[in-house]
Parts: sequence; C-alpha cells; structure tokens
Amino acid sequence: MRHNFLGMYRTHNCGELRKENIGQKVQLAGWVQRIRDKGSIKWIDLRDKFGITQLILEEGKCDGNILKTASELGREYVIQTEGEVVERYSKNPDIQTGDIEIRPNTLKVLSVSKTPPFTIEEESDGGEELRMKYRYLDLRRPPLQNNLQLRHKMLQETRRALDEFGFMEIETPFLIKSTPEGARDYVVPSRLHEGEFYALPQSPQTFKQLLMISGYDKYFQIVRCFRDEDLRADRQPEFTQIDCEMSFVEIRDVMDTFEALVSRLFKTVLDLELPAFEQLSYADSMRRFGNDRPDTRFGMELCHLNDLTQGKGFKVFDNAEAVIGIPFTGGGSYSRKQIDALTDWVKRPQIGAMGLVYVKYVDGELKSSVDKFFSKEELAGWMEKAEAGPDDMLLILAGEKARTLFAASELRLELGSRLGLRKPGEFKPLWVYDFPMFEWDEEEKRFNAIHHPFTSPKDNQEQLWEKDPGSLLANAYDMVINGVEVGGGSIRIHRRDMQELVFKALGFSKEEAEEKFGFLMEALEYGAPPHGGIAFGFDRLCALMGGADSIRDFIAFPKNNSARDVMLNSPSGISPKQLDELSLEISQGSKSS
RNA sequence: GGUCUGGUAGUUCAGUUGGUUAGAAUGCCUGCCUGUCACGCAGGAGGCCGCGGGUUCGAGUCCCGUCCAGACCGCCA
Repeated sequence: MRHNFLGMYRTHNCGELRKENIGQKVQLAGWVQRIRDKGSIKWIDLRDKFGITQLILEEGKCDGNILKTASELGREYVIQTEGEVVERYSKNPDIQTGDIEIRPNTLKVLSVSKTPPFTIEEESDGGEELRMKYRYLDLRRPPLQNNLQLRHKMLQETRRALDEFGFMEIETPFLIKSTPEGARDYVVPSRLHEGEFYALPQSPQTFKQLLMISGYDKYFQIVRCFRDEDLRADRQPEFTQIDCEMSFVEIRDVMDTFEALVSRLFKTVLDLELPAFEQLSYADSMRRFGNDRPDTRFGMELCHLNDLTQGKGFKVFDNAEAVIGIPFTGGGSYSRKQIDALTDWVKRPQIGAMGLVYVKYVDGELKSSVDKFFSKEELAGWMEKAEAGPDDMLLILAGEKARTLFAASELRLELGSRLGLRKPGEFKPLWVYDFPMFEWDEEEKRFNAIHHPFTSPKDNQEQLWEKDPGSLLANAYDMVINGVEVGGGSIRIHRRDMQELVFKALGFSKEEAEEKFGFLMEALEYGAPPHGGIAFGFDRLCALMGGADSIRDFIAFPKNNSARDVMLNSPSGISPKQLDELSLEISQGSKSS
C-alpha cells in the first residue's frame, strides 16, 4: 500500500523518518548530496525537497554489489534504495532525521549526473550568472525552494481570501492592443494580418473595468504582465500582479478590503500581526520623507529650513528653492573624515546633491560648515526645529526642490540603513493617497497621468482644469510597506465625458482617443457602475515578506539585468521562413542568430 | 542613453611601485582511514589572466577600444 502520492519509487520522503520508524523496511529516492568515505564505512546523504536522510554502508555488513555501486556515485546522482531504518550510534541533532539512518539492502542508480558547476547547498559558491545559466540546479538549493514555497503559499492564500471576500477570478487575454500611454509594449507580430501587431498587456486594466461594466461586481486575477523597460533588482520584464477591481466602492472601501487581504497574508504565511495602516497624503509624504513611498520603520524625518536659513547672506541657501535638514541620530560622533565621505556620497551623480552642510556639537559648542554666516543661536534654532539632540548631527541639503527632496530622501534611507534601523523582520504598512492627477513631461511638453489615464479626479476641482491641471488631485492610492510600493490603485472614471476630459488634458486628439480607447469610452455609455481597484506587485510582495531586496529569487525562471534568459539564450533570432510568414524584415546591421 | 563596480584554475577570490615558474580556498581525481555528518590525512591534475589594439626591454598589472555581468540614474501610465 503506497501513500501520500509518493509513487512507486519510495515509501517515504527524505525528511520524514524519525525514531518511531526504527525497524521499518522503507524505500527512499533522491539526490546524492554528499558521500563521506571513512574506509570501511561510507555514509551517503540522500536529499530531496523534504530533507536529508543518511544511508550507511559498512564493509562486511552489506552486499558487495551495493558497495561497488556506491563507489561509482557522484554528487547529484539520483538513486533509489530499499533498506531498514536503524538507530544511529552517533546522532546528529542539527537535522530532523538525525536520530536514524538507513541500512540499504538495494542501491540503484536511477540517473547519473555530471559534477555540478557550483555547490548545491544553503550557500552556494556559484556566482549569479552561472547559477542563472543552470537555474534548474540553483533551484535545488533550500533557499530557493523556500522562496518558491513561500510564493506558492501566497498564491493559495490570496485565492482563498479573495474568494471568501466575494471576488471572482476571471482570465483576460494576453494578445491585446498596443497603447500609447505608459511603458513600452512587448509586441507580437500577426501572421494572419500582415504588418499588424498584438501587444502583451502591461496590466489588464481596461478589461477589469469592462468586467465591472458587465456586472461581475468584484474581480481578481493573479496575472502575468509585461513591460519592455530596463530592469532592476525589483523589476522584471514579465512580472505578476494580484489584479483586483470592485464595483460601487469609494477609496475607503478599497483600503479596508486590501488591508484585510495583506494582513491576512502576513498572518497565515509569516504568522505575523501587521500593525495598523498609517495614512499619509502624497503632499505630507513628500514633505516629511522626500518621496511617495516612505520607510516609516525609523524617524529622522526631513525638516524644512527655508525660513530659518535664508536672507542671512549665505548664497547657497539664499538661492535654493529648498533647504532641507535631516537629524542624523547619533551622528554627533562623526569625524571630519566621515562627514567628507558622506558629502562625497550625496554628490555622486545618482544622488546629485551639490554639497552637504553639517551642524553638530564639538566640545559643548555648536559647530557647522557654515559658521561664518550664522550665529550659534541660529544653528541652535535649526537643531531644535529638526528635533536633533546634542548627540545628533543635522545634515542640510539645499537646491532645486525636486532634486533636493530626492537627495534628502536617499540620504535619510542610507543613514537609516547604517544605523540598522531598517530591520528585515519589522513591517510598517501605510497608504499614500491624494496623488496628483498629472505630472508635466518636460521632454514631450505635455502632461502624463501619474497613475493611469482611467483614474478619476477628486471632486470639486472644476476650476483647476483650465487654470492649473498640474495641481489636480486624483482618487489614487498606493500601499507602501517598509519603503516598498507593494500596490497601487484608484477609483476609476465611470463617465464618458470625464474620460474625454482626461484624454484631452493628456494631449490626445479626439481621433487618437477614439482609435486607442474607443471601446472603453463606448462601454462607459452603457451603464458603468462607479468602480475602483488595486494591483499588487506580487513578486515584490513575496520578496518583501521573504526578507529580500531582489525579486529574482522569488521567480522560478527570471531574466537577467539585460532582459536575457541566459539558460534559454533568449531572445534569439528566428528563421528566414518564420520572418517571411510574418512579413518581417530585419534591417541591415542588426544581428540575428 | 548614462554613472559606478567587476571579468585571473570547474567555482569563489588574492595577486605589491610593471619584473623570473601566476597563488589560496573549495571542487575534481588517486591513495589511506571503523561513527562521519562542511569528516580527516597524503598526493595529483587543472590557467589564451574576457576579447582586440597600444605604451614598454618586459603587461594579469598602465592606456584606448570592445564584449559580458551586477548595482544604480534616466525610463518603469
């Protein structure tokens, strides 16, 4: 009688045998993790997804054929054994099966293995690139198995919870239409329609809105999305979203629903009670933290010092749009050299600050790099406003507003990291809301939607549409945890006239809007309920909960930094025949393989 | 498109102001070992120093170019 869907090769997995099983005849199968050869005794560590079980082969006590087979084994050979569970003479408390071992009566090689190019252990000795090329070997390692296990649990629990909440899972197409807004589309040539292309969805946005118009009330989908943009540690060209939409809801309804979802995921997957969600307007977030996804696990909030610092003859401050201080906790002990190093850090092109002013106590006296221009009392006033204590150091950045906010935000995070205040096991969730509708694109000389063009504006802003569209606020919100934007959404437009107004503000001609989104605008004329929703970056959420910065280790087969799959060697060229069928030509100078 | 960092045994890395035969660890192979569990011990094999130019009596080392990788900026509605 077999059990637990283990199949015909084994009666148990490699992680489950204990003292209670002593005396039993069992069959195991798995990979050779390691062989320890002590002359007349050999031990084989047999590994599978569930753990490691030790086999013991003793000269004189076991069949010569078994010893012969064992002498031919190498790392990662796949073997099957049948034998007796016995108690160990010397136990290993570090592994769960450490009380027992198997005395094989048979030993069979199911599959041989080349010596793997890197070690298949908790910590591999292999580099990133090599492990990507042999991803199937890297995936044998426990950390990767744990990550994918966490992802699996998240998927199952998300489905379970949203089903209970009354959401219905509906699949939407992958071959859709290229749209002008947002990221670059991945494009798929059509064979049947010469010169025409499908696009892969950047998100199922319009479909889920149509489903609300169709009366499905609450929709969700755990869905792959595609964006042809440059990659980062937390950005892949194909990634997974938990995509949700609800009818007859306001912002508060959406927030309540998805606080419940995320809290439940933390509870069931990590057994963690998430603290209450803070709420922060976009303007407050920018003012206090310099960005729209604040890490609130630590303080050191930004302090705006324009009033106290300007008009005293220090040109750098006087000419600055923004003068921003950061109270660096414990920074009072920083040496001149350390301050210089910090200054170099903020002056790197990635941060882009022009310089860094400090204020701190030295031998009981306030000292700063701008002593010449300001009195001790003035410096003390800044320290007080920034809530910097006697052991702290006030760091000040000045310049053009957006750039200075960005630099201050980066510096704050860097200092938080140095102080160890961004603790991996601690989670601070919050909502950022009241985002602007539009941002000005200096290159294209037009407005872009900050969220997307289907986002509704807040009520009672009619006078701003003509006067100052840049200051219009949107019914949009982001969920942020520990400085990571895990999800974002909005209440959508559900009236055609408003949708037309937004397209117009974005610089679409009537014809463009009709050609790209005519189907949606027409649908809005057939009884569209008020609706809104949210999409979570599922890979990011997994990485966050798994305590990692990179989403790659939570995706079974990710792309590398330059969007390549180094295992498949993709993308790659296609045959002239395929090109011909698609009516495509590769221009001179392009390479194909 | 840009900035930075790296590319040296199978692997991860070290390699001094340019100077003889390029090292270590680990993995691999051989031998020894009766309780190992990162077993131990002894021995061995293993290198176009990413690629192409240049400077020099001499380049792993300096310069230029190029390719690849990683992090970041731009970009990511």
